[in-house]
Amino acid sequence: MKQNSEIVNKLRSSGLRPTKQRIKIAQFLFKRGKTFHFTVEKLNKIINKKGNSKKISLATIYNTAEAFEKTGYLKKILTNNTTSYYDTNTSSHHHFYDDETNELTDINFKDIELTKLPHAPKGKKITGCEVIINLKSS
Amino acid sequence: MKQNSEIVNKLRSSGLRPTKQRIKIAQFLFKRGKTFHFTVEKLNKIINKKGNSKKISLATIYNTAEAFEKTGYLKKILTNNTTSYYDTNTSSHHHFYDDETNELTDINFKDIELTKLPHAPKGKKITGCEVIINLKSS
DNA sequence: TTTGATGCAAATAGTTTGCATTTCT
DNA sequence: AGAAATGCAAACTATTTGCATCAAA
Repeated sequence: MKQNSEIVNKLRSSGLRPTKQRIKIAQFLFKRGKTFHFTVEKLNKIINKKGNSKKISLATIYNTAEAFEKTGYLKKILTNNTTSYYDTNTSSHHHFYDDETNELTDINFKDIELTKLPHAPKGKKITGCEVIINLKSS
Repeated sequence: MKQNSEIVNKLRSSGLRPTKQRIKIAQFLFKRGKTFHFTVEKLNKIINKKGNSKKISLATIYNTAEAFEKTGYLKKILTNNTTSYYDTNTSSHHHFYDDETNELTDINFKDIELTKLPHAPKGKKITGCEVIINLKSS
């Protein structure tokens, strides 16, 4: 498990003040294996599950997720949904999205081959590329 | 320009009653070239722009977009955004999404090559595949 | 001590729903 | 007439914002 100081350094190194709330959320998100998909509501429920002494406000969880996204610690995942999904795995990989259950799962990067990409339109640059494969029960 | 009767038949053929509102919206969407990207709000503004005699309610525009999506006349496009985008081009093709302007543009299908796809997890089948390339100004 | 973050509540954006009314068949 | 669609407003969900308070530098 990640040391507190490791997290503090991580936050500091990207210009984020290591507040209690950010540390708690970062510990939860980044001390685990690389793949965790969540919505803010889901993260909120987990972080503030009963028994946890001090609650973190929903707005702070929104802010923190956004801050972590801006600094590259989280990635937003595309869906058809009106809810935002985040992924702790920020390396290039793609997803299955089950339209019936709204569940996201990773696609192993070697199972997909994108051999040709367009170049960006004039004056633009490419900041990301994502493949979503939609599923339903067969 | 498409004849009214053509639209009426199209609607009828997919079990949608050809109401005035659906005809008007369908005419607007399908009488044009294949590629039109829109949000419901945008479609609402266009359809109900001033000078248009009878307004169509926003709820009906939502319902109609959903109905057209269900019957396959429209496709929902994935974005980072919490707003739903539709595309009149329902054939398989991919998009650029400009995160700064929220504008979608088509990617020419020959500019992208997806040479390997994963197989669906057990009990699921693949219903779609979409590539989104994010842009920002360079 | 000042700059930035938090927490709460209110505001907003996008979408859905309930129900009376209207339109299609 | 009967079934389905519309329109409006209210409800709802996800998210953002304003501002007073609080914590980190």
